[in-house]
Amino acid sequence: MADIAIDHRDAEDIRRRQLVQATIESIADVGFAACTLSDIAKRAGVSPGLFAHYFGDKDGLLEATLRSMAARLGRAAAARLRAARRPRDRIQAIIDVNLASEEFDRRTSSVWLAFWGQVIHSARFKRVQNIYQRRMLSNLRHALKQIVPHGDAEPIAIGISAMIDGLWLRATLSGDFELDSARARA
Amino acid sequence: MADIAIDHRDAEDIRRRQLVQATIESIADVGFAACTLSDIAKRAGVSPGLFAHYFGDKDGLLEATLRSMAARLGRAAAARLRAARRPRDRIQAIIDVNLASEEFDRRTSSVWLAFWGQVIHSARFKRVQNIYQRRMLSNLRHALKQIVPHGDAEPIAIGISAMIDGLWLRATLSGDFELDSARARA
DNA sequence: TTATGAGTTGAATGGCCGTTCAACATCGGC
DNA sequence: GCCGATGTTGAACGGCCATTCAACTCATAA
Repeated sequence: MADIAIDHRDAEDIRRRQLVQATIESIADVGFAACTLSDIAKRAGVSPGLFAHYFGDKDGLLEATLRSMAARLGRAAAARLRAARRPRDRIQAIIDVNLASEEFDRRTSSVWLAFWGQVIHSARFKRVQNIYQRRMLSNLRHALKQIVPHGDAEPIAIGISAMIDGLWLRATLSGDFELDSARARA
Repeated sequence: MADIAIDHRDAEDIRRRQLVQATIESIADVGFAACTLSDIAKRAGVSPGLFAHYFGDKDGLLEATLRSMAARLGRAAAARLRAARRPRDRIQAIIDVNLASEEFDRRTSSVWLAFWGQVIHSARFKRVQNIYQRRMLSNLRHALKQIVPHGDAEPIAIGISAMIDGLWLRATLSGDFELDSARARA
């Protein structure tokens, strides 16, 4: 009985992931405006009606998608931070994970950008984005406090994260993937 | 006769500007997804049918809106650059104009962000964005070549513009307007 | 074999979108 | 005072959207 319950959980989770993945692909391909449930359903090979069962409504699906992307980035960051001991390495780890080609590819980037355009107008999205943002800033600040005077940590942390976002945004908008990340280390 | 023709031009222009302004306000208020012609029409105090007359279709209106915002920023930059003689001042002028509170307010920022989410999926938007982007980079590069070794100008220009975008993006997303622009000068 | 129920379907529904267009207002030239 | 052009209206239209739900599938339990 317990096994069955766990199996159901697993099956549900797999399905959810599949639907979220199809959503990411849809947004990446056609953009936020043209992303419809029918389109996502076609990509996932399911019926449009299924989304109601797993996510309630479209907004729920989108929130789950944003959460999934934030969680993925969070896991990647945690893994890299675990391997970095010195404060300097931890800062570098945060920079690297945000500009890693894996999180940085055209598809993923365009989806982040699409969500950001909506973040201001959706309390649900804003909440998710704030959580991720705060954690990154906090990680940076903590590492910085060990190698610079305390008063300097905050503004430098803001500067670094701004640099990350800027390079990332620039690369996404202009469409060419340079290795500017190396330059961010100056 | 010539006078009448000019009057018509002026009247058309005023109307166009009014409609574009209403579009900006609508996107700023409700976001790209919820921005409809009916909503814009209500804000402008006109009938929804009027947009067809002035812009053909909704896409034409949106392109005109993006063009208008880019032109506004371009004019502001040109004005500041005209007043700056030394290369150092010209670089500062470019930074300042992009982070000026006037272009930087919540409304305008959110509209830029909304458009950027769509830029990847619209050739029309991409064209407008590229023009503005190239000009800013070119201005930076030109000024930089006069105060740093030639080979360094390009990467530094990219770094500065990334920093501008990043600070701007960060402020827009987090909703508080700090004077980090001062820090960008480090 | 049959009954059960979770998982899934896809056609139907109602609503709102962008677009169209015949009709209407406004007004300077005759 | 009439006319034609210019500018504008707003109801009508077709289409596509998210959402709903009765019906279906198919393992598994009895």
